Order: sequence, then C-alpha cells, then structure tokens
Amino acid sequence: MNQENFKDQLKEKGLKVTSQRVAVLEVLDLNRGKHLTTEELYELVKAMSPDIGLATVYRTVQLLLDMNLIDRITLDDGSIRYEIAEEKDKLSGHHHHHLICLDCGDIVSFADDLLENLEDNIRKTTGFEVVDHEVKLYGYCRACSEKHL
Amino acid sequence: MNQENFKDQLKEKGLKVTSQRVAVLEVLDLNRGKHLTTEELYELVKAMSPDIGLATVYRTVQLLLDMNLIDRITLDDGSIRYEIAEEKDKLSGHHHHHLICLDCGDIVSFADDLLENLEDNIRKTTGFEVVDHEVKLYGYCRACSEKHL
DNA sequence: TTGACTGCAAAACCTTTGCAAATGG
DNA sequence: CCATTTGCAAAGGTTTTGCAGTCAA
Repeated sequence: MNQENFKDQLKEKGLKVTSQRVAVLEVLDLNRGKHLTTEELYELVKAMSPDIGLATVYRTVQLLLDMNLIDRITLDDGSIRYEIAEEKDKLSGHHHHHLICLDCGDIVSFADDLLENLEDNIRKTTGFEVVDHEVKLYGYCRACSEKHL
Repeated sequence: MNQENFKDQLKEKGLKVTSQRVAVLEVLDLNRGKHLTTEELYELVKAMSPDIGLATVYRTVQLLLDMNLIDRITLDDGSIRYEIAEEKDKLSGHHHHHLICLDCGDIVSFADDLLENLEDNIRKTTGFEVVDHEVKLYGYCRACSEKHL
C-alpha cells in the first residue's frame, strides 16, 4: 500500500524515512475525503507527534506533492487544501474533480471522463494540447439544500 | 457599456465615483484577455494615475468582484488573476473557462456548455445542487507545442 | 458640509529559509 | 560517522487594516 511505497521511494532517492514524514502521510491517509488545509494538517499531526514544527509540515507537503502522493486543490477564494492521491487517478493520469458546497464548505470528489471529447475538440479547433484538466462545481450539497426548504 | 453601468451601480449604492476606481476598471477593460495579477494591475494603473496606492487597488478589486464586474481565476500554483467579466457570461449566469499553457503561462478563455448534462446527472445521483462550474485545462498552446517539435 | 475614500505605514497572514542541533542509515 | 532533516526564529511576500487627511456629492 501507500505507506511502503512511500518508504521505498524515499530510499531510492537517498532521502530519509523520518517519523515526521510518516506521520504526515498517515494523517492524510486516515483523513481521505477530508481535503485538509496546511493548518488543519499541522494540528492533526501534532496530536500524533506533538513536537513537529509547522515548517516541517510545509516541507513534507511539498515533498509529497513532488512524489505525486498527494493532490493540491485551490479553491475559488484562494485557499489551498490537500488530499491523499488515489491509486486509480495515478494510473489514469487524470485527476478527479470536486463538488464544493457554497454553504457548509464541504468538498466531495467525483470521477469523470466526460471531458475527453472536449479535449479532442479543443485540440482540433485551437491547437492547444491538453494534458490535464480540473473541474470544480460550486453549489449546495443535499443537506444544505434541504436545510433551506 | 461597462463604464456607465459601473458609475450607475456605484451611485445606487451610495458609493462614490473616484478617479482611482474608474482607472482600475478602465485598465481591466483595456486588457481584456490578459488575466492580470494584482501587482500587474497596480503597475498598469500607476501609469495612468501615478499616485494610486496598492491598498486602493486591492480595495477596488474587492469592490469590482462584489459587483460582478470582474472574475477571479485561481491557478493550480495558488496565484490569483483577474479579468473583466463578459456581458454574455453575466447573462447566462455561467463563467467561461480557461486553457492554461504549462510552458509559456498564457491563459486563453473559451466558452462551453458541455457540462449541462453533467450537472443534471450529479443532481440526480448525489442530490448536490450545482449553481456554477469552473473548468481549467492545462496543456501546451500551439506555439509552445510547435517550439518543441 | 460630511460621510466615503485614499495613501501611507503598520499589522496580519501565510510560506520559505538559514542555522545549529538532532537523527537516520 | 556524516549527510539529511528538524525545530525554531527570522525573513519574505502578499493582503488587510487603522488612521488622518482628502475628496465627491
């Protein structure tokens, strides 16, 4: 699974398997679907390794991004969140997409390949070679929709 | 056009038509399709009104966002850019989307309604009420694609 | 006239960096 | 051992805010 894969990748690059790095990845793994900010991640990791510094969390997040083990989501308001990468996304080479509730702020993921046609079309009409896409849908989740009825 | 509409909207709200506000909107209008950062916007406005302060640019951008006269684009790397809103987008209630070149950084807009079906589908399967969507396509523009052949 | 607006500087954020101490292999 | 990593604190970069003076209406 992810954990071992991570350690192996680190060793291959001559990097070290530290308790801090393992803790950060583990928190992200245990919080699948949560889409954490750096600050939230820091707080959760501190519960596990109380002495970790914020700078280490930032450095580890950067490392995990470089290793494609996590994804970054930037919201419309500029806030940035992270989530553990899914195996299937890594294999397909595509990211999944997000539904963002404008009321409660909840973020849920969904898979979609409806944009394949669009990408072909764009290549033909504009010459733009698309290699990745990101879709964000803003609206109201079921719970918030119902709350306001 | 936009300029008069802007002044009228300001007056309606009891806000004032200042030379700084007009200058900021005008620069955005004159740079359609450019997708400016706050800093770029500040530099361009200074050429027109040399005494404007950076804080005023920030405050005016916020005002224009609230009035829906401009759109904000947040890129994957977290950088934020602004562009003047198009009439047709305001009428349709949908934003347009962007092609972002990973090589030269150029951003071009495109219109698309291919996601209507997807939105219906999501509502039926998840109960999530979609009210807006944002699509970013990352890749290589024609010029950059050809450069590397 | 008078409340809204502005420029400036300070403050508030968030993220990165330099460095001496700690630690993994 | 020794290169990498860490925590801390300082520095950087960006955005916001407080305030006294300025300006539109």
